[in-house]
Amino acid sequence: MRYHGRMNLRDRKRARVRQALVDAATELFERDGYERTTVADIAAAADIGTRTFFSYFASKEELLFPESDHRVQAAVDAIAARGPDDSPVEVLVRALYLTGVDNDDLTDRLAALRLRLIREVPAVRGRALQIQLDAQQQIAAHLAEAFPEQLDKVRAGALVGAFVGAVTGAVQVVMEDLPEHHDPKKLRAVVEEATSVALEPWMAQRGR
Amino acid sequence: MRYHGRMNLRDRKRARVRQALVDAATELFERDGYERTTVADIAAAADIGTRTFFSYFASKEELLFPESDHRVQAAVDAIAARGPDDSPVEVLVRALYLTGVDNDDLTDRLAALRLRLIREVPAVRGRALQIQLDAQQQIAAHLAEAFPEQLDKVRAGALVGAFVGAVTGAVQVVMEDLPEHHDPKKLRAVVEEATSVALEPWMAQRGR
DNA sequence: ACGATATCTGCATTCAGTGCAGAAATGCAA
DNA sequence: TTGCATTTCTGCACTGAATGCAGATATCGT
Repeated sequence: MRYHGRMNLRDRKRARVRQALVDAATELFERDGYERTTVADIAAAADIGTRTFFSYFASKEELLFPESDHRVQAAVDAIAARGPDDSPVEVLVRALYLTGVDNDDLTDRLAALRLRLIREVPAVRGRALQIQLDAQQQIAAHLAEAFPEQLDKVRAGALVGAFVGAVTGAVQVVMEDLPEHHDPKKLRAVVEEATSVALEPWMAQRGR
Repeated sequence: MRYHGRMNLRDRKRARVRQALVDAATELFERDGYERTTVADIAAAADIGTRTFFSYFASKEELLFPESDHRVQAAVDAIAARGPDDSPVEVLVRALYLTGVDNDDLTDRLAALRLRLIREVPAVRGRALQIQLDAQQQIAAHLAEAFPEQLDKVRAGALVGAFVGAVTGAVQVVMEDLPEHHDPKKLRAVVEEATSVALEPWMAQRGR
């Protein structure tokens, strides 16, 4: 899962410290809560200077989204790997399903924590939404490029926005009257159910 | 446009100060930029203590969204005022078109400033997205309530999310291309295109 | 081993935001 | 109007995120 393979000592060290920061933060956020954990605490737990923290992550929130580029890249790859007869909608569905949109691998600890903090901490939610919008834009750009005759840039933006918006809107609803359920299996099932409901109107059209 | 009509002296004064804060901030943000304007500057310009600022607005960003409740309320009212034969989609379109979604009255100064800062300042964008998501949830809840047989809560969330997401996504695209050119006609056309992209799949379901 | 270069770290600083307690203003009743 | 209760304002002290800077440290390539 991690690629410390062939790099500089420098880069390997850096990756190790980075991971240590994420781990430490996960631990501390779970134990003491997001707000009551300071950047200084996290840095100390990973045994680096407080100042140095900010050369790894631009802000405290960033710590919760360590591989956001990675996911976008996966979606972009999925678009690039389209078949000759695929419609934009089909490709988009596949790209977003594979990469999870915002229904993550709910199995791992950080993802679960992140999901909880997105609900509870405004600053985290704000950052998550920014990242989402950013990802949308990139995906839309690639989709438009992949289907030049069928989509201009504006329509691509609208289409991707509609998809992601629908899923987000539906998931939001099922999440809010779901208590503190930390059962990841159940959560995942609920999210997937909401996703398929959200995308249902498009699925009917597959033939067009 | 403003209701300083019949109130306590206390409340009138409070409203006046609040407005003074918004005005002062608008002025200062335009002149010096958002980041380089401190809360202390704004408070001083409105002639109140720095500490007091935070009893009017919970944060510096909040200053840029003074009537966000108002807009949601308008949408909710529009839903309540539905006709007997309206479909959910029709009502939603009317509710959001009337109230502007996020294609504001580009006429007034604060709205224009806000739009610019949403693009330029991450913190502001984050807050804007939060407010938007919040509004979506409320509208979806009311829509589901207004059409109990045709929409469950999850589907309502998806529908509203698709609509708002599409418009946001499309507008985003045109905004990044044309730097400052806020041609209202063009924008209107984009919004309509996004609307049709987002809602077309839902139209088939009208009968259901 | 050595110099060039990148990274780390402490220090000082700015600024947003909060809690508190006393001062000031307002509302209300007589 | 006066007096009293309640709300609001304000300064003060404090926390914590984030940034700039400059000197110490570590790594790289040779």
